[in-house]
Amino acid sequence: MADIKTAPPPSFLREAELRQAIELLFYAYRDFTSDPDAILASYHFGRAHHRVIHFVGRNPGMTVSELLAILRITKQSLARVLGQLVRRGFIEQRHGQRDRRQRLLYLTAKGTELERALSQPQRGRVARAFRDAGPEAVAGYRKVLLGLIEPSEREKVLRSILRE
Amino acid sequence: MADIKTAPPPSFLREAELRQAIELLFYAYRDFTSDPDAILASYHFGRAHHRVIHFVGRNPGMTVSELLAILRITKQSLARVLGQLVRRGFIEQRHGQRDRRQRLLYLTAKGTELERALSQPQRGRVARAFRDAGPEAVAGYRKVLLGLIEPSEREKVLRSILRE
DNA sequence: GGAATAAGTCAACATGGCTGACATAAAGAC
DNA sequence: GTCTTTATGTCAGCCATGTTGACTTATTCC
Repeated sequence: MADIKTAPPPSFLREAELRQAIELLFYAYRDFTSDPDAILASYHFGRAHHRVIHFVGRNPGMTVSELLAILRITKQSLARVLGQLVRRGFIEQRHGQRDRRQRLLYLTAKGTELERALSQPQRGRVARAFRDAGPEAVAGYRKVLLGLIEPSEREKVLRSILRE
Repeated sequence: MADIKTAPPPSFLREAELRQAIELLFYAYRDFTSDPDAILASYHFGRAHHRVIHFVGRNPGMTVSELLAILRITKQSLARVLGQLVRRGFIEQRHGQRDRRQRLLYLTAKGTELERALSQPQRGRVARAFRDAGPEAVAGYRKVLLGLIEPSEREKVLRSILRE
């Protein structure tokens, strides 16, 4: 306990660095999410529809409750976009066989096709960024983003993401 | 041109990795942006107000046009939140001296105080993630996020971010 | 058989985007 | 010195997407 002075934070934890990191996240997310807007607009869909299509595509057979937990919205909000997607034939609902109260969600062929079209420019953007940054930078990106996720959610997210 | 076969992409560019990167961005942004919600709600403000306060705080004396370009919204949308912030004394507008048509934007003392309160949990979250991930991961995070930004915007963003 | 759960639905409202039309003041062009 | 352009503000209405609250239906669990 000889040295009671608080050491200054290492440079990568200084306030300016943190602020820069925050702004980078804003700009990257802003540009990343705008990629599919033109396609969505041509279907008269919005970003909310895209999120639903994305997660149902990634988790075929997921329940409505699971989707709600991921999106962090109310079932009334979800009902609007999900209903449109079902009525227009992009998503199909089947009864669970274990639990017939559940409605398991699946993309139809049409839904899968739209999902591919929507994600294509985003995958391209990420691929370019990854290629330019190199594999070590990519590892760092993943590590930091995972650390930004609410700790209590981290396990669940990891399991969901890593499932092939 | 002996080998005409296309080589498989290196593992960090495979489709599954790209998808994981996309989902990480979604989850991290979701949790990151929810931090200041409780504070905002206590002022009857929303995330739109936070964005304005953040960027005016970061760029004192910026013009309305510059703010519009960063936020990518219309002036009518901005007018709603900006008007409230000005009327309630969080942001101050001064005439430009070079160009008196411009309204230069500044946080008031009250605005600065709110900005600190709003950003505090976010800075904490980023600081923890950075500390846990280490400086090399942080460098990678920055590299990749910068690469995700629209190339034509990258210079401008960098200049804006790095300005102290 | 009754309580709890998964999902759906209706209504009303808030936030924060949008377009279009128009006003004002100042700057810049000639 | 007028004319055009630019920076900003404002009104009106619409749309997308979030919220709360109340209620229903079907099914499962105890």
